[in-house]
Amino acid sequence: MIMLKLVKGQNKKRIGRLHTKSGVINTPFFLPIATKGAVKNLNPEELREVGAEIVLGNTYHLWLRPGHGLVKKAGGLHKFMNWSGPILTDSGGYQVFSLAGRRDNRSKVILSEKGAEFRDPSDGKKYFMTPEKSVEIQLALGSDIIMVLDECPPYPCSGEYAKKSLEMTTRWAERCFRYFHREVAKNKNKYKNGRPLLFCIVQGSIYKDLRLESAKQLMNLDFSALGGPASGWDGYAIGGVAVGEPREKMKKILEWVLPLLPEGKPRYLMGLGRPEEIVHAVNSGIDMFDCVIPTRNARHGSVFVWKTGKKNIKTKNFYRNINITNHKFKKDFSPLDRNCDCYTCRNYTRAYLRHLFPSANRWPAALRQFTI
RNA sequence: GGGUGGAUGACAGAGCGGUCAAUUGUACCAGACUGUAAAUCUGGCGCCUUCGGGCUACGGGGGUUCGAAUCCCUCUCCACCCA
Repeated sequence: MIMLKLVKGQNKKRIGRLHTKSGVINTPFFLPIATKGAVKNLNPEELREVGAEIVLGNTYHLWLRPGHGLVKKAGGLHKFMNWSGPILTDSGGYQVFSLAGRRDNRSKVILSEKGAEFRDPSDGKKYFMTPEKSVEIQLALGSDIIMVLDECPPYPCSGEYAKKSLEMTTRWAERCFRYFHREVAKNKNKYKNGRPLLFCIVQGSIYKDLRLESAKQLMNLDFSALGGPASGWDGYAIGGVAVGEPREKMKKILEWVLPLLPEGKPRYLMGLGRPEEIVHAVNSGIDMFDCVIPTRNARHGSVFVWKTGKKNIKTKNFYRNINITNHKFKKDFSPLDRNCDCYTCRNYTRAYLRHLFPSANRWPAALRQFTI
């Protein structure tokens, strides 16, 4: 079973094809985020037009609403959201981070070896997420790429805590692996035309020894004893790199971890990022990324435009950020970006796009396209 | 013609003797956003300022009071009711 076929490599940069049960994706690729089973503002046709080949759904959010049982009844997430391409589901590990440490008790997360106790922020109802539960939900959703449940420690984070955390993430990963392959084996018939892929997540905060330790632990599990193929994980993710740490640390982490990972398996940098971060990561040998920046920032009126007047990502500061809601664009009848040939830039002016904000509940096509 | 209730910052709308340059929402201005509790959040939003404060303001005018957006008189306009 070939998951990632490398087509071309230049320096550390990789170009390839990732095979999933719902189709092949060209790497490197970006995953637009569809947390609750929809990429905000875009329907599947528009998503494809924009070049998306895969989307990312979230286990935690879909568990709470509408529930994985309901999605399964609907025929799986693909059918439910009318997206036939591949779907990657995040495990809920990020929510361990993003919902933890909040002051209100209502949404507090309580962590233990067994799992994470969550509360639905909207009504306070308790939920207990475990590695097994996360995989169970992702399988029910019909995900193509399943992520292990991890703990994403915050930044700053002491070495002591990061070490304990990464060790638990390894044990959780082990449990995910065992549960996943048991379920896949139990349902051979269902997966005869291809099973979902299972990715582990390297943690270890900003510490070199811990990052290396995390990668080694995950790679050196006794996979056969855990009931899966000896080849182990279908892909490797690097997590905990977009939680407020200095930019340079992210580069270091890639430098440390990537050489350890097997060549023929996809590498996924979770939660990134800004344009220059993506460029750097691709050049370092990363195959996949996801981030809320394109969808969220655009929804908030923030746009990236080419800075130098040329599309040249090799220039140091190749883009700049503008806020389309700024008063200075009121009578600016030029396109959002002169050097862009996308639908929005071809057809609409800055003044017009500005005018459409913030009546967002009636956003017409011009804005919907622009906000990916 | 008679009666009643109103007029507050761009708009809506609180306040009903001092702690009011005036709650709040919207609009407006600026910023933030990295595996989405985010169509969210933060800050600003009368004028001037050496950032201590100063000035002008709650329909117009006049009064009462140490003190008025708040009480009284009057004018203007608006709404509703009766003829």
